[in-house]
Amino acid sequence: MGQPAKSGKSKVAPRLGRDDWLDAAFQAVVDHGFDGVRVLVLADTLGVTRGSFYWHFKDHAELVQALLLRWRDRELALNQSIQGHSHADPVKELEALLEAALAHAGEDLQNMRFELALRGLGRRDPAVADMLLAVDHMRMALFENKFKRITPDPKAATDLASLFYLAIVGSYQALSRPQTPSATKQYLQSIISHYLVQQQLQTR
Amino acid sequence: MGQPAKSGKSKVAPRLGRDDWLDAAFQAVVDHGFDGVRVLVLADTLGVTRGSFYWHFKDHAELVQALLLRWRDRELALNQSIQGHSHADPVKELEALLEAALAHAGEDLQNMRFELALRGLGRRDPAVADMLLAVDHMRMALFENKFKRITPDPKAATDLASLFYLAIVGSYQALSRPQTPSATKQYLQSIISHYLVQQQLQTR
DNA sequence: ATGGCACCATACACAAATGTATCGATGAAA
DNA sequence: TTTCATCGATACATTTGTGTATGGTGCCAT
Repeated sequence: MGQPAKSGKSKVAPRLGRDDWLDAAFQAVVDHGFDGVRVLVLADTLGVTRGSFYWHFKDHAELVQALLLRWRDRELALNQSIQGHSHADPVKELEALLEAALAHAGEDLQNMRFELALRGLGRRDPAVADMLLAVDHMRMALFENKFKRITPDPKAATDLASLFYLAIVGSYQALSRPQTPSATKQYLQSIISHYLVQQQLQTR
Repeated sequence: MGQPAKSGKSKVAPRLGRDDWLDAAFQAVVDHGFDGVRVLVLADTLGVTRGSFYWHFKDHAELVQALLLRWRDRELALNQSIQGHSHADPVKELEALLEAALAHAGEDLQNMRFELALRGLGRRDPAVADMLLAVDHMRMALFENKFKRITPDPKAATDLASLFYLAIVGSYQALSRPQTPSATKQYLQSIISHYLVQQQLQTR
């Protein structure tokens, strides 16, 4: 952690650090999946040769490992910060959560594409699968907490949380072209409204 | 299926056909994704050399293309056959559709894993993306038709169909370990019941 | 039996990717 | 200025994969 100064984007000083390689690897995953993370290609896009890479990393495997850990840590931090935001209106909270979950994939599609590639990797690598499982449970607990505050039925809250979270994950995948994240958000909110109206009718 | 399994090490003349290579390629996709479809490896598992492959196929690309078309055709046929099943009770129909959609992934996980790998490919290949888009719309129309028969609100039907279909696709991805397809089916049905009860309360 | 065809093996050329070893350049501290 | 750790280039060895050209073998009909 002692890299003193890595100058920005000046052409005269390409002098790279470990994070530069990780960023390039991230972009490669976004564009071509984990199988597209080639040391040669990364070196080319960074404007150096592989001699640099094998100074910063022992292995190709070490690069991937570091990339995975960085993703997990950031995801954990994001979750922590979201748990902090707690307002009065539980419905507003839920909508804000939806907003965040879809914007996370909406504005820059990078994160969305990375996560999908990651899930692809998780299907072959049990360690990655475990990591994803933990993150999934963490995020779903967030949904469940919100739903528990807008419905008295605890089982309904769990089911709805599962349904919504899986639908969001599914929306990353299917119907990619016309089904923009904002459109997805609209009908998820529509479902909530619908549900809430009926909820009121029932408890009346 | 077509040719019976000559798996393993049957010493008798293997004598392969085009479908045998396609089956092996399918399995390779299931196990290692589309990037894992290597002619050398397939030849090895089939007990022959690549000389065989380049007799049946012009190219590595032709193999993949044929695999894609076979999947699409089977998917179309499956859809046709499901549209035939039309009983009296619309709720039973919907539950049967859920059953089919999840069993398609449940009993043999093969199809599920293949489809996920296919969606991974679709993110890099526009032609594959188009194919998936068509299949998605086809399947979602099925859901929409069912929902239109159990609710008077057409917009709610569309939204619910989207939600359910995306949740199913999402369930292919996330929570893979404890979240078995049957568990997913259970809470999807639970949501339907919940919804129907409230529907009755509302229209009363 | 004997062509001929369908199917497969063998051998070769080539390309892409990893990893290792070694040397060169560069900047900052002594 | 000299020294030295840091960072990168170059060259080499090895593996894995594609594609092509050509030869070999069993089976079926004439």
